[in-house]
Formats: sequence, structure tokens, C-alpha cells
Amino acid sequence: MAQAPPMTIGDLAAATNTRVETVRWYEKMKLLPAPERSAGNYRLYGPEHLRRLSFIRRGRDLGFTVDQIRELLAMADDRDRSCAEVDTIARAHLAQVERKLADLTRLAHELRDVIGQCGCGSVADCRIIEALSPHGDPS
Amino acid sequence: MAQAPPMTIGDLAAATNTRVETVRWYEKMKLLPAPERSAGNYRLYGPEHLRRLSFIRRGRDLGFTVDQIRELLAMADDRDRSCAEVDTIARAHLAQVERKLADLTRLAHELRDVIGQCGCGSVADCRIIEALSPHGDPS
DNA sequence: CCTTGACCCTGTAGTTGCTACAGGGTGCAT
DNA sequence: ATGCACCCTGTAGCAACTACAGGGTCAAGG
Repeated sequence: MAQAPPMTIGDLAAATNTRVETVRWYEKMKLLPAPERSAGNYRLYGPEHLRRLSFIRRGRDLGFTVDQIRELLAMADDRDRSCAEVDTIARAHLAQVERKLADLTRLAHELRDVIGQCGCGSVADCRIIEALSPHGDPS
Repeated sequence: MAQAPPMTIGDLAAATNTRVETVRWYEKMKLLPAPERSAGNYRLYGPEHLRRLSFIRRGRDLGFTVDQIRELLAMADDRDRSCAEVDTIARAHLAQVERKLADLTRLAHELRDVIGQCGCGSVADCRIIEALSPHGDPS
């Protein structure tokens, strides 16, 4: 069984659908440990880095902040710790997502209302502009 | 009929539920025209500023970007122009909101799934951590 | 052997929409 | 005259990247 050869930063980025600059940024932010370097000073990554970066990316896709991911990683690294903290973070995050969802739903309704009323005449009687303007401009 | 006396930046901010710094920032970003100044170099605002800032704030509440609001303002200022462009911006924005809404809905589902599976034992078999990790780690 | 081109390196500045000072000046009431 | 609340400018910070600039490295083709 041959070991997989180390990956360059470009390989790692491609494998995780990440930009090279972002990988370097995660390293600076200490989400990803600094890897070994080649003779020519290139970063060389192994499968452990791939796993960790995949974790980070998935967390980001799920909308966790970098700080939350840092906490999740610390917990995942400490496998004897209770899972309750992980659950707490996830639940707090879900609550936040649900709040945002409610906001956006309301917003979409308002926008649909506003757009529905527009007869597309001249701006002078555009309902969209009117809806944005302070109520009823009496002059 | 007495004219309303000019408002200070604090008054204007209070009347529109905005922070003073934000008002100054809108001025620098050229959303709000620079007002006259008092002898002591205080900004003095009139009802036109109040109207314009209300418009901006309402647009921001509806999730328009500052750039979009700048365009909407330019159109609103030019009252003979066709309303079709306004409609275009609003529709594009709605489409974007709906995309974000779909993403967040999917995300909330995933988070609920992940949280539901957590029996809260030790991290070693935490389903949340597992769900974030790359599929199935065969070793 | 040399060049070309794709990749890599560091470091810094830009993005969005504000927010938070620091270090001062103004205006009004006591 | 002395507080105190408010105003001024200017700069730096937040999140999470993204986009250079100005260089170095490496493998392949001629």
C-alpha cells in the first residue's frame, strides 16, 4: 500500500472547492495547522489536512462562523469530552438561522407586494418608490 | 405657518432610528447630501433630508444594498423617467432574496436533522461532529 | 540549456455596511 | 465658570474572505 503523495495547496483547494487564498487565510486564522514545506518552500498537505479542511468548509456551508468552527474543532479533537456543548452550539445556530429565515420571509412578502403594485408608468407614480418613501408626503 | 427649525444630526438620527455615525457615513458615501452648517460647524438638516434618510433606511430594511439604493434614489429624483428600471432592480432583488430563502430553508433542515440525531454521549460518537466530517472516514 | 507557463510564496489593501473610539470643540443650564 | 450632553474629524476595527503586486519554483518542450 503506497502512501498518498503530499498535495500542494492548489490540489487541496481543488479537492475542497476552496480558493488557494482562503486556505492560506484559514492557516493564518489557526483553523488549519501550518503544514510542512517542500525544499522550494511549498506547503505540503496530507490526508489529515484534507479531512480538517473538509470539516471547516462543511461547517461554513452550514453557516457556522469561523469562531464556532474553531470551537467545534477543539471539541472534535478532544474525543472524550461531552457532546452536550456541540449540541448547544448547533442549537443556538439553528435558532439564529430560523430567525433569519423569518425575517427573509417577511421581506419577500413585502417585496412581492411592492412589485405587484407597479404599473410601470413613470417614476412620478411608481408604487415601488412610493413604498420606500415616508408615508404619504402631504404637500 | 412657521417653518420647522433645522434639526441637528442627533435629532435626525433619532427620527429615523439611525446612529449618528451612520448618518455621517451615508453623507460620505454620497447617499445623503451634505447639509448646511451652523456657526459652530454643526450639520443642520431640513425635512428634505429627513425624507431622503427615511427612504434610505426603509430600503436597507428591505435588504437593498447601498448601491441599489443609490440607483433607486437617482431614479426617484428624475420623476419623468420610466418606472421600468425601478421594477427591474426590485425584481432582481426579490430573486436574490428568494434564493437566499431557499438556501436557508435547506440549511435549517440539515441542522435539524443533525441535532435530532445527537444522543449527547461523548464526542467520540457525536452525530453532529460526524455530520460535519467528510463521509465515513475508513481506517 | 533555456525558456515558457503554470503554479507557489509573502505581504498588503480592498470589499460591505457600518461601529467604536480618540481627541478635540460647542451650547446650554446651573 | 463649570458641568454635561452633544457635535466635529479622522482613523481603525469587524467578518470572511478576495485581489493584487512583486517575486520564486518546477516540469515540459524545443
